[in-house]
Amino acid sequence: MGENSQENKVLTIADIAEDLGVSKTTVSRAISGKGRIGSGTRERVLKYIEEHNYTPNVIAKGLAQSKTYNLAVVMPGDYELIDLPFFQNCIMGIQEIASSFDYDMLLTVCNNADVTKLERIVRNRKVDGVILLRSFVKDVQVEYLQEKKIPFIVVGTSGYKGAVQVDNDHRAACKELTSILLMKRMKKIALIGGNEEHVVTQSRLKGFQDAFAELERPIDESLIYMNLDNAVLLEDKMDEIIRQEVDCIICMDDAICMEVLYKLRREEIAVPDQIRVASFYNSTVLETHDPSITSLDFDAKELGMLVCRTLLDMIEGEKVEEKTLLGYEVRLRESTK
Amino acid sequence: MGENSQENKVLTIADIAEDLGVSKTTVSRAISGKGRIGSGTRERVLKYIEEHNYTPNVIAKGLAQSKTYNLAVVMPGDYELIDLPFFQNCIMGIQEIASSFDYDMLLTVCNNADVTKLERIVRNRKVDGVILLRSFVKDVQVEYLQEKKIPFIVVGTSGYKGAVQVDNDHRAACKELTSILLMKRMKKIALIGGNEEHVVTQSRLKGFQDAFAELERPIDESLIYMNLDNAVLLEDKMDEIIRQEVDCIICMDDAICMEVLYKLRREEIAVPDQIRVASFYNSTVLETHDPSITSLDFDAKELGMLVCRTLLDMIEGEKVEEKTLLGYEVRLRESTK
DNA sequence: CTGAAAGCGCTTACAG
DNA sequence: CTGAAAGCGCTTACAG
Repeated sequence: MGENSQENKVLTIADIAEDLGVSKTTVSRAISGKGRIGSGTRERVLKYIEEHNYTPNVIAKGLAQSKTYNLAVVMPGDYELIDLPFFQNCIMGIQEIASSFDYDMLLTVCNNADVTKLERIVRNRKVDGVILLRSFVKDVQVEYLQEKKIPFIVVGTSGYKGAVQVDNDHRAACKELTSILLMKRMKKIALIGGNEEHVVTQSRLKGFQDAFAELERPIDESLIYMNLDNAVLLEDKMDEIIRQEVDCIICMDDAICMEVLYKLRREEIAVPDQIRVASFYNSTVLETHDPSITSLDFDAKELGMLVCRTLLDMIEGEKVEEKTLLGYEVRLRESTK
Repeated sequence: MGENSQENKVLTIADIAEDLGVSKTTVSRAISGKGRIGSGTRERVLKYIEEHNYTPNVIAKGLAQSKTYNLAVVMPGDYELIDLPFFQNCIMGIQEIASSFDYDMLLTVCNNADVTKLERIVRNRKVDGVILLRSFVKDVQVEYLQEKKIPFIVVGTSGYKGAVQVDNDHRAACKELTSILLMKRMKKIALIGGNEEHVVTQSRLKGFQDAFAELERPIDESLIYMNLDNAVLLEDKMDEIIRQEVDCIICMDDAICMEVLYKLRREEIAVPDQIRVASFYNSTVLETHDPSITSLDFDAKELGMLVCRTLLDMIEGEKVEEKTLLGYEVRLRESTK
């Protein structure tokens, strides 16, 4: 409370050095642990810091080291509502790892066509690396980052040579689920897919095809419907699918699956009695649905954690795997009984 | 391609000054527009910058100005899935304004009880201000930020003196919706509320009470149920509510509303024929539900934009309104026919 | 083991 | 109107 009290002044390394009668260099070394320093001196500095509640200015540190201790996370702007939990969980995973390494997460929402926001962040040197939450067949964000030589990582699978990727093993998962359904004696299986420009759509399709190939069953191409990520288009095609009297409908994602279920209810077609339904993705929505829906289960938070850890390794200049695949689980539920 | 080519070197203000034969001061002034400078000189500098694609290092600029050009957005960790779109839209609004002022958004997910993540960001001086996406009756985040004197703003209503708040006018909106239902001759209206610790829950309750008071109708306290943000508890109470043969159920948020609808369907109670249902919040889920559900509509993106603009004003040291309320719309749909 | 000094890339009084 | 110089708060060769 004294008039000359400096209790509100923010401590700097220089203040500490002065108070302790050592150089700033020494203080810096005590904190970072780098460089030789007497253990007695180190203790003294550390004790002082502890008592006075000093925390380094990360911005200044970053400037001196040409680092920012920030990561950019690019979230797609055109997500489906139902995909939000995936992104959210992934982000929670990223954040958990990032903050444990004293990194922060700068979030930006971008459409694939639009690199301007990403560009701003990169040009302003606000981040040390970038995480792309969605991958495109033609991906201008990847192209931009490769050109700028910024460390980055793609959540999902990317066709770009050299792009580091971490993904759930959609192909294997979709293959396994399809195989199970085939072995349950379903013969006419329709596949309803979303946006073909998303790499994940391609992977899921391949998994589906793999299952048929392995069991040496012919695929009826006329039962494969793509680009039905729009409710109106889907509605039309559903009439066609229903007319074909399929055993089972596999939906490539939960948004599509919800639409399909909605349509079937309106048409008073019973699941699973008249038709079976499964989804190549999983959200709690499907789990609590009545009947509960067979689907694939991926751990988005774990994915986020791995992604972040890998990116930090890259920033440190370590070599990392170009592609890592994570496991999955098949959840068989009432809809395919 | 020449061996001495510096095409990959990142330009600094010093390079420009040297090339142009002026001082760094002059270059800085040309860029910032601050301080007197000859218009000819300014033009030359600006032209050079344009041609050579120079962008300032925001980190260095920040260090010199003691600014970061970052905002922290604190998202609650215990959100309901159904609330995600609100947060997401709000974040989109924040981002849109922030980036137009060359600010970036640092996202962190925190529970109310846990200030450590927020603390890390503040101690590391990573941001110039903070946006809290949820408000609590007892709010340790607000307490921390007030103590540290960091500019911050609360999305929602806060009881803390001096905390700047931007909110939808939940109270007026809930009052209006309740009034409409009362005037539609509903007599026994049950109210099902969520977590009482959330300030928004209190506001909604007040709006409900306001409507009764204005029409001089007595409130039946036994029809007000709070803290039913848990599906199991809700299930129990729903049996009780159904037994009381109410006309109408108002749900305080969409998560609760979905559970209520689910329960009514299982019990084969028809909406709106046997019972009417309305929600004090709105998501697309309710809109596409069959029957469509009467609810309140708020514009989360607009809210985010206003919040961000206000925070930036505060950071600039401008005086701002302590509390701003945004409009709403009542969406009357089939469920209250 | 320790320190003086230069540097990271900007800004901003102060003096011409 | 313009510039030399100090400063923002750190780090890091280099020299003792």
